[in-house]
Amino acid sequence: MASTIRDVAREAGVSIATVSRVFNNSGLVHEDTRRRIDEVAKRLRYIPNGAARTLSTRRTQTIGVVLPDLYGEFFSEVIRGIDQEVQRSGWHLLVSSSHNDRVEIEAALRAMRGRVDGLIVMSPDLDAHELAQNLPEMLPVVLLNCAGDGGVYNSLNMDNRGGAYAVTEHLLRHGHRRIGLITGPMRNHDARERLRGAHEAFAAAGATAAPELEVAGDFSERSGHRAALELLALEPRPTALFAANDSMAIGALSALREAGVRVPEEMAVAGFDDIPIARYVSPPLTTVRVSIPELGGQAARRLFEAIRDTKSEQRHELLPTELVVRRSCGARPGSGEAWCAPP
Amino acid sequence: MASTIRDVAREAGVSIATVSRVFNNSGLVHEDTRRRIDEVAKRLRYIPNGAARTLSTRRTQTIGVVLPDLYGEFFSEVIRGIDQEVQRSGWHLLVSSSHNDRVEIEAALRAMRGRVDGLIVMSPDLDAHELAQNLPEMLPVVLLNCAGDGGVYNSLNMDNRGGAYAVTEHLLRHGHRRIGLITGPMRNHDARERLRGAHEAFAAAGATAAPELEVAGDFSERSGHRAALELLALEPRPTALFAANDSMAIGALSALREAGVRVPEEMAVAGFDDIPIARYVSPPLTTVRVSIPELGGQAARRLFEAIRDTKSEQRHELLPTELVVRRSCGARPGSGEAWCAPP
DNA sequence: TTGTAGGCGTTATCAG
DNA sequence: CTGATAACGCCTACAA
Repeated sequence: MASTIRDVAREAGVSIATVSRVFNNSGLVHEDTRRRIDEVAKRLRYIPNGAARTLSTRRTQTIGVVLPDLYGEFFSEVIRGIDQEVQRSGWHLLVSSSHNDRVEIEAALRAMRGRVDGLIVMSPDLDAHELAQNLPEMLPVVLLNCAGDGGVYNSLNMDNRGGAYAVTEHLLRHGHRRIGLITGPMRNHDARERLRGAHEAFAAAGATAAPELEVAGDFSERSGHRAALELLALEPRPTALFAANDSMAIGALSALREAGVRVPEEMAVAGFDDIPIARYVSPPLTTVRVSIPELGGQAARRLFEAIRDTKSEQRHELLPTELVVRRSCGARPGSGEAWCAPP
Repeated sequence: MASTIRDVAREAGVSIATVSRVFNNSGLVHEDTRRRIDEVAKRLRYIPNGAARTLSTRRTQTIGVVLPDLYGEFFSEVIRGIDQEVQRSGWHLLVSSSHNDRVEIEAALRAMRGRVDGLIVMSPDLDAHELAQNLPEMLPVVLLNCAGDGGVYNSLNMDNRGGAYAVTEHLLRHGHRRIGLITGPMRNHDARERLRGAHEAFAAAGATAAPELEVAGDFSERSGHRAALELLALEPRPTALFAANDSMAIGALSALREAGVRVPEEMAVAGFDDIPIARYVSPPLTTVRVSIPELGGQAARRLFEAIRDTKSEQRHELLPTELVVRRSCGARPGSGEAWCAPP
């Protein structure tokens, strides 16, 4: 049996109220008494019971994270960023992931009720408003990379449009006119925004998007592979490929290699995310960098603010991205406006 | 304010005890009363308060996971496996990750106290016994991929030795005698075991390990790149490279490409883990597959058993691995004894 | 089949 | 500075 506040009080010859004060640095306690209590507590290995504390204070010191079924390293890195902030504050992290549809997300949300002081929700396939009814009332929430601008909730998105715009503009500037787009699944918000960014770059350059040059993938290597073959069969063939994430770009690279198409001489290729492997494939991949841990960290910090100050205004923030030019797009890395990855 | 059991009781014209019975399917309740209570509860959106429940039952319905700072997708996939099992049982997952040393792990362990009914701990750099004193007493624990056999705790490891043995034997059988080993960090248990498996294969083939053919990496692409260059400079040069994980193998591939060394003609290459990209690099990577989600899932199932039956014997289990032959090692995929990945 | 009442371990409010 | 004591919301004998 773990010892309770009562054991400590008895052993130290004080009331439980005083022990409580010591453990919460609340109220004044005589230095001697404090020392005595500290000592007894250590000897008895006393640790306050979290449940009792929660029951009495209505605070859990825990934040909840609800995530969809994420592909690749995204999940790890988001959690890494969140966890770091959370630990720094001595809080805890309740995680629920791998939700594939709205029903599951809603169930997860319900399950979090009463167990967390705030929520980070990520559901790139769902509109924020659809979640509204199911979010526990009065609970601070940060929407991470959700569709919409977050509406009445705090929201944080990475700048998908800006990043896609930058890559596309880069390709256009280097003379490419027929650019094949390997898109993500259209129900996914990131995928839609990245496509939109590309379209805007086309428009700004006076070019127009050709529907036959857009092939949908699902963010997996395999789908990138397949899409590249499809685009390769077109007549005339595109001279550049922009995949909505690096995994698909890498799948495309492997397809091009098998087809004997040289990159970047015969076909420029670019991706999105700058996953670690991107610089180690052949040729190294031009892409858009976004710091996922930072995305998580910023979400956590925002949530803490919202918890601390419940009346604070909702905020909608955008995490900037960065074009990373490597060899796969044919431009000389380091040339022009683009940022160049260290070797 | 969320409604309490008392609100439901009043509204339904019964005592709180009866409402409690309904929500715990315990004791007999008249069908009519049950229906009435269910209905009222739904209308009031009543959800039992977890803290109160925990306080009175001493059960949290939560399992804790303590993980080190994991590289790449490993973390995601382990959690995916655990989370799936946990959700299936309607339990919760308290996560604490990114711990770099013993002090941090111990702090995390302490913080879990009283908040979880069981613990999955992963710390490939630490010996199980070192953790012993810091584990909350009497709490069911499963050690995941920890050094040692787990000792007095349940343990689950992937068959690192067996996998490494299989790759190495495969290379030896195809005529390679000078095999360069790119090892993981030696403080890491997986890394040590994989090296040991390779050594055992050497021994079984009557070959001996040459120290100059072993270069230490840290599981990152970059370190694999560097190690490959180092091995390439040897005279005579090795004819094959076995990296202790795929990331390093991919780094090595990029180094070989830059050096103009053809794979597999001039140098066979193999990795370990079978990460998704492994089959999309050039040439596709021969490696060892291990299902990480399954590793997590099995750990969770074992933990649930241990929680259900506190007196159950501690068990030490091994998750099998599987050799995946692709082009990078020069053997014809599908030939011989090896398992061949579908296209 | 249902109700009563004590207890789970803390915090917080009031008196002293 | 310190001590009683009433919540907090729920579970569970024990009674009825």
